[in-house]
Amino acid sequence: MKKIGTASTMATFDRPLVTVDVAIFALRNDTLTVLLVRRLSDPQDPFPGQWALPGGFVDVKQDSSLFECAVRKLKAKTGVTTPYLEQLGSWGDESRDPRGWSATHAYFALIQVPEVADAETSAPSLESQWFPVEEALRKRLAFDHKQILNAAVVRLRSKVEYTSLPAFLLSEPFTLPQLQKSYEVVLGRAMDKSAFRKRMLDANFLEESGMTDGVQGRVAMSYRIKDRQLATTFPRMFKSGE
Amino acid sequence: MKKIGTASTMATFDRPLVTVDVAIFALRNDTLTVLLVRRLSDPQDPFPGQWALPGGFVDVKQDSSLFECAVRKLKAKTGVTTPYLEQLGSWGDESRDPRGWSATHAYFALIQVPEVADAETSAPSLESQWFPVEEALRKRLAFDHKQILNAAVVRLRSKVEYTSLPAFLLSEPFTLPQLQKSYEVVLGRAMDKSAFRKRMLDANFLEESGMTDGVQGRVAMSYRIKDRQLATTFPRMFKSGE
DNA sequence: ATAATAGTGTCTCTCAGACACTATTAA
DNA sequence: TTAATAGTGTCTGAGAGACACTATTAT
Repeated sequence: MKKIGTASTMATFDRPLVTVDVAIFALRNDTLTVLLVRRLSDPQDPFPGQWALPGGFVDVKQDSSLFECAVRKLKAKTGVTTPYLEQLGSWGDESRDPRGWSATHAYFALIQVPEVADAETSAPSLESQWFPVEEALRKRLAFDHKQILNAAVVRLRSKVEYTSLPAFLLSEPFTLPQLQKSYEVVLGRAMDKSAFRKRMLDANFLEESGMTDGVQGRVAMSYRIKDRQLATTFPRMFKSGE
Repeated sequence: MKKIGTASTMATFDRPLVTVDVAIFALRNDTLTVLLVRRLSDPQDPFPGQWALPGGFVDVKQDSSLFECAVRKLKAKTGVTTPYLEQLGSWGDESRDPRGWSATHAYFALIQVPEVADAETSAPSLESQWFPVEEALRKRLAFDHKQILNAAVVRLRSKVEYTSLPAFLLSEPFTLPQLQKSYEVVLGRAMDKSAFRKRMLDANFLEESGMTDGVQGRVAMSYRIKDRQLATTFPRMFKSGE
């Protein structure tokens, strides 16, 4: 029987590096985009100058928990403080970081950003930039971030089939046509309007929020999410099979 | 802009403790049970003598990855080497371990154990023992293991509503009535035989494996899981709503 | 009136659940 | 023959998808 918790196994030089990374998604110009940051070009750092998911070391002085650490990193990059933030999983092994055995706790966040007409003005800074997810997945990313980003996209698309997640990508209030568009953008396929509306209204997670002043065409009812703390699960998936 | 990866943030004394814990489930006497281990009674250790989930520090010398670490801990406690093993999530904060900031990577495993008639002979050792999940959840557990165990049970019960997970709790080959019993035990409710059989066979994740020699009553067709690497997802949940 | 957008009604198909029915085995 | 267990058939209802339809707005 192996003894655990002894002084030797607790030695600090045995401890893995611990990081938190966040895949932050937003809709921009009817496209699902993810925020990437450029790593420092200092050749002392691993993967200098490469694109990576926002993240970094857990600061045991500053972060009271992993979740708070993820919130801090999200806020630092986007200013957003009340996002949809879900734990994605952890990746840890001896080779993912050249500095040594490391484990990262990955989260994914859904936020709302204002639409922009000009793609050039859309970069929050020189070091961080929004990319369409398909484009981001084609890039070479630092560490195992391509794998993590891919897992985030798979998880997001999979949950979109049976949850209300795309609602968190919209600023409130929003209309049902806008919500449908959000689903269609994330899933990359068109959906039937009638079935979509029945499903959303029957799920009863929205509350009415007055009429929009239509820019063109008929004015629409607008809605807010009743409980922003949790995503609603539908009784069936959109497409059966898988 | 905070610089990451500098010598100061990499200092080993800043690193959290890193552990892996595994909630190991098995069916025993028509009950869903979970394996708990008793912590050392050495008062130097945290939570001496209390029940806990099997787990412990990641050994950077021995474990090439978090997953391998979980496999190692599972094998050490049960001898099982090819289980269903899924990452559950991570829990990390400044207060869960009295020794300091710590983060644990939790997994849950579904294994098959031989049925035993006498509950007393069922303890693998003095330090580890199978408990019905409801009983385990009523215990006082070390660290935040009650929270983790609860998350594991919630996740398991939730996934059972739309996946083939309970098949991994049975030794192969098994019959459809046995599989139905497995679902009923995990979910704690009876299911309709006809609907159940249609669902399982339509999902096409089982292959026939000859007839059982019935102890009593009609002999039954027995089945094996086609691909033990992955759980099948059904197009609908068992009960709609949630 | 027309274009554009919002929203509804109707039909069909699939599948879960209820439940009564038949089939095969041992004693 | 009876008890016990395995397995099937039939009906109903909920909800997804297809698609044609109506409703409301600006120009």
